[in-house]
Amino acid sequence: MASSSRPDPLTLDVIDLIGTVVARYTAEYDHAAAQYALTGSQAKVLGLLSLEPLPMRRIAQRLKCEPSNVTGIVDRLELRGLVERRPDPHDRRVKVAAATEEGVGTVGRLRESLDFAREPLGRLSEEERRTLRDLLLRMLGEEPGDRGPGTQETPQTPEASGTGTGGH
Amino acid sequence: MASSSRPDPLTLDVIDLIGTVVARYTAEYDHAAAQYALTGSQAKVLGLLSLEPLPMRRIAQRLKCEPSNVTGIVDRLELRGLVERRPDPHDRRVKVAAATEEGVGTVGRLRESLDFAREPLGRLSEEERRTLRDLLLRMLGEEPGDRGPGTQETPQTPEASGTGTGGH
DNA sequence: CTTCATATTTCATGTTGTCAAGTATCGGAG
DNA sequence: CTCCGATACTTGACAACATGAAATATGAAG
Repeated sequence: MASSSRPDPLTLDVIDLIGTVVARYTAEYDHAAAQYALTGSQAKVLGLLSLEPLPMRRIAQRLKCEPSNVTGIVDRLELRGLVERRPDPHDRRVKVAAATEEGVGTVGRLRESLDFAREPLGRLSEEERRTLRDLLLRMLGEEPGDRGPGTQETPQTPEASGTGTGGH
Repeated sequence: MASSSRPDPLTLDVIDLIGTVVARYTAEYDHAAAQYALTGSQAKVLGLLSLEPLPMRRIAQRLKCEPSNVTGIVDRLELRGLVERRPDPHDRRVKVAAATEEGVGTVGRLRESLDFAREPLGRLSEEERRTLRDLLLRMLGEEPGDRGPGTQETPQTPEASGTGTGGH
């Protein structure tokens, strides 16, 4: 809200570029998912569940959406045998969604066809990638420099950990 | 297909980070749009039209979606007086969508409340931002080339030109 | 047991997306 | 000029996604 002090041209350039990266990444992600007849949301959920089973409400938190929405997405994945609902032994209100073997396989294949890795990043040298990584880390607020974990905000649930397919 | 040769850990790190950036950027964008009762798609279209009027089919191309989809989005924007349809004098089949004065104002206010600029990029020094810009440029395939004296602002297909609000 | 909180689902509704028709217009071939 | 195939847009049917309110079942605390 406060100072709308418009940023310098350099910053605008970078924002613009990030916008392009976002568009490109999303398009590739959706395209890869579509090859397996999955929507972006379905692929995202399946990717999460391929790492570990999760209660419905946790999925909603990760997706930043209402739990009632997750019901339908998991319904469709379950209908296709990619995911199953299990009861939680400790709390009978909870239903834990877990990727089936086939679901895990699908995620694996999907991840391989996601070549955002090879194409755009292949143009950078190892050192450049390292530099890029560090800049992105700093931008996101994780100090790689000092002792890491501290860094104020973003208490960060392992949000950014879904190696690959997860972050969408 | 083809060599699934899994990328090195460093590349995976970078992909992961980009995924996080994408998630964060999108979330901020949608949140900012929601403050003006706009959806992401509506904000994107309005952002495009605030730069220049466009025929419906051009909008569809920018959004990478079917033209029939654009009809509805523009309908809703028009209903709220943010956009208007004009005939094209050269081709009576074409309808040109243009942002109204109010639409342009809304985009301006929206852009100011989009603080992806200040918050994350504010953590980087000017030199770091320049480095980041060049790395992103190379990653996206536009060679900043040697001779680029200062900056060569984003030659690029006008794709990534919607300064700020546009690229989503 | 009663009451309040939590986890999930269902329902109503709205936006986005696709695809298949349908209408209007353009442009060129005859 | 008319006919014909493209092109631009809209409409309609339908699926996915998203929200919010209400219903159900369970948990937890008094």
